[in-house]
Amino acid sequence: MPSESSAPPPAAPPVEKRRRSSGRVTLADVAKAAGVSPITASRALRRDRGVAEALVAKVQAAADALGYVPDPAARALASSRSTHVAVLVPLLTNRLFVDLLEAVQSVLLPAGYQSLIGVTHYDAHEEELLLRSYMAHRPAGLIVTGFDRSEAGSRLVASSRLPCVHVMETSAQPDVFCVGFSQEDAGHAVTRHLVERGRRRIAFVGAQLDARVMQRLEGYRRCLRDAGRHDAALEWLDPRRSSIALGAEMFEALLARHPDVDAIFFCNDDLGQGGLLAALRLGIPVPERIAVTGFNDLEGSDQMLPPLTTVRTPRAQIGAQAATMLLGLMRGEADVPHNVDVGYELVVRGSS
Amino acid sequence: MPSESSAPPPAAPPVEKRRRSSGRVTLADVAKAAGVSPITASRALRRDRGVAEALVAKVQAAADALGYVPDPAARALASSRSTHVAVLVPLLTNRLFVDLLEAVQSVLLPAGYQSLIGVTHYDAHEEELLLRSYMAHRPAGLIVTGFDRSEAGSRLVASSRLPCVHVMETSAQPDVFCVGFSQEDAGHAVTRHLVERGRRRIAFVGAQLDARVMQRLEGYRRCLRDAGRHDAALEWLDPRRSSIALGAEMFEALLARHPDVDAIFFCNDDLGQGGLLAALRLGIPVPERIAVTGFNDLEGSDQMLPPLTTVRTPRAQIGAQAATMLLGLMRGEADVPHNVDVGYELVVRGSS
DNA sequence: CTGAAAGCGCTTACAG
DNA sequence: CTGAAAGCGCTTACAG
Repeated sequence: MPSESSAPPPAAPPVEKRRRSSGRVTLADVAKAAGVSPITASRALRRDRGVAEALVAKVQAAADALGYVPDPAARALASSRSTHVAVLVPLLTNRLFVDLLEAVQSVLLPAGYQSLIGVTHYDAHEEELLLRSYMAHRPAGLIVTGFDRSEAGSRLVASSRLPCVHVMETSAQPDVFCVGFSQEDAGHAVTRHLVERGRRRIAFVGAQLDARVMQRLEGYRRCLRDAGRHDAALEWLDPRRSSIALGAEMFEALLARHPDVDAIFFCNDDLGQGGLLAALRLGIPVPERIAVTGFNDLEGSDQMLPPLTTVRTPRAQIGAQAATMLLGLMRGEADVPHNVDVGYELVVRGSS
Repeated sequence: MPSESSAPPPAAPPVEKRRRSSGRVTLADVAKAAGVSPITASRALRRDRGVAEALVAKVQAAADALGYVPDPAARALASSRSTHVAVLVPLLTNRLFVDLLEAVQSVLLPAGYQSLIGVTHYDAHEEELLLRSYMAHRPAGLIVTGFDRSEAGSRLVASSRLPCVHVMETSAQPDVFCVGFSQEDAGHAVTRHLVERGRRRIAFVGAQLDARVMQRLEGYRRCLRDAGRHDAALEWLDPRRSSIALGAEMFEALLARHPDVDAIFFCNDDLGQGGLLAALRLGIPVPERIAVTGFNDLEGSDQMLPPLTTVRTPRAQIGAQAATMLLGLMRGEADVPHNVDVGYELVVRGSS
C-alpha cells in the first residue's frame, strides 16, 4: 500500500487534442526561459548577425540549462540545408581512405557536421546511386575522391550547386575546389629514383587501374621515355582489387615472363609488400638482384624485409584541409583556395 | 526575333508572397497527379496497410513518372523517426570493423537506411559524445560494438528505447539483441591447439586491451590453468594501439625476457604478422623454435613466411545478420532472435 | 536589433 | 478504405 498522503492528487494535465510532442526541449522552451521570441533565440544560438550580445548570452544560458539540442530534421526542413556532409570514397579496405576520413571527421564533427560515408567500390554506377540517395538528404556539402566519374555523376554534383571539394588529385580548372598532389609527378619521382640507382629494366605493376594508378603510370612512362628505357612489355597491369596476395602473384608472373627485370615499381604498398614476401619465399635477393618500391606508405611497409621504399602521401593533411575548405564554402567565405597541392615525399628504404 | 504568335502573352504567374518552395517534387505533386489526397499518397508509397491495390499502383506510377524522392527531413520531423542508423565501431584502421561496416551497409542501404558511422577510438567519452550527437538525429536504430561502455553511454542507449543490436560478442541477457561469438572460447581454442602441439611455455601477447582482447586472454588462462601450465609472467600486455610494428617490438622484448618461451598467442593478426617478421629478421625459426598464432585472419596473414595460424572471425556475417535483425526490430517484427552465435574457425597454417 | 506570420514537406491522430 | 485538419520544430522573408 502506498504511504498515506494528505496532498490532493495531482491535477490531470489539461487534455490537449492533437498533441504530438516528443517531449524534447524545443527552441520555444528556450525562448520562453530566456524571455525572447523563438526567432531571436534561433538567431542567438546560431550566432546570426544582429542579436545583442546580452541576449545571446541569456539565450545560450537558457539553452545550456535546459539541455537544448537543436533538431536537425526541423532545421533541415526549414532551411533546406542539413548538417550532413556526404563523403564519397572508393574503398574503406584501403587504409589510405580511412586515414582521410578520420581527418575529415576530426574537423567536421566539432563544427557540428555529420559525415555520410559512401563507399563506391570504384564503380561509377554505385557512385551515382549514392550521390542520388545522399542528395535527397539535402547535405550541406560534398567531398568526393578525384575527378573520374560518370557523366551522370558529374552532372549530379554540378547541378546540386552544393559546396564540393575533390580530394587526392590536383586540377587546373578554375571553377573547382581540390586538395591533393600530382600523382603523375609522384610516379615520375619514384621511377627517376630507380633510374638514378642504375636500374635498366624497370617494370610497373599496377592493379585496380583507377584514375590515380593510371596517372602514376603516366609519370613512370614519361620518365622512362625521357631516359630512353621505356618498354611497354614491362607495364604489368591487372584490373583486380589491389592486395598483398595479388602483389605476390604478379611478382612471380612478371619474373617468370621477364627474368631480366631489375626493378619493380608497385603502384600501391600492399602489392609491394606482397612482392617483397614473394621474393623472400623464392629466395630472390632484394635489392641486390631486384629493387622494389611501393606507393602510399601503408602500415607494415617499414617492417618488411627489407623495408619497402615508397611514397608517403599526406592523406590526413588532405582530409583535414578538404574539410576546412568545405567549412569555408558552406559558410560562404570568399577566400577559400581553389587548388591546394600538399605534395608528397619519397621515402627511400632498404628495398631499393 | 521569336516567331510571331497571335496568342496572348502568358499571364504572369500569380505573385504569391512568402513562397519558399525548393522546386523539388513533393508528395502533394504526386497526390495531385494520381488524383488522391496527400495522406493516401503517403500511405501508398510507404505500403502502409489499408490502401487499395489499385491506388497503390496509381500513386507509385505517378511518383515514378515525376521522379519523386521523399524528403527525409520532413519525414523525420513528422514521424520523429529518421532513416538513419547510427553505427558505432572502435576503429576503422582495423580491417575487421571495415568488413563489418560494409556488410551492414549492404543490407541497410537497399532497405532505404543510411548509416551514420561513428568511430569511438576505444574511448568511452568519445562514444558518449557520438551517442549524444547521433541521438539528436532521431536515428531509427543503433548498432554498437560489444557491451563494454561507460554507464552514461549504456544509459543513453537504454533510455533512447531505440532498437539496438550489439555486435562481436554474445550475451546471456534476455533483454538484449546481439550477434557475435564467444571470444573467450575462441581464445581457449587457440591455446588448446598450442598445448596439443606439445608447447609448454605459451605466452599471450595483447595490445589495446579492450574488452574482447581480455576475453581472449581469459580463454587462454582457463586453458593453461586446466593444463597446469599457466604462468602469469607470460601474459605480455600493452595498452598501446595494435599494429605490425608493435607486434615486432613485443616479440623481441618478450623473448629477451623469457628466452624459454616456445609459443606465442598474439591477440590480433597485425601483432602476429609483426612477430613473424621480427622472427625472420632475428633468424628465429618458426615454428621449430617457436610457434606463433594470431587472431582475426586479417589480410596478408596467409602470405607470411610461414603463413600465420589464426582464427577466422565471420565479421561480414555478423554485420549482415546484425543489420537484418535491426531491420526486423525497426519494423516491429516480433520474432527477432536475441542472441545469435555465428561461431569462429581455427585456421591452422605453417606458423604453428 | 527584435518579432508575428507563414512555410518547409511530410505523418499522426481523429473521423467517417 | 480515404481524407481534412493539425502538427512536428525549426528558419525565411517581411516589417518595424
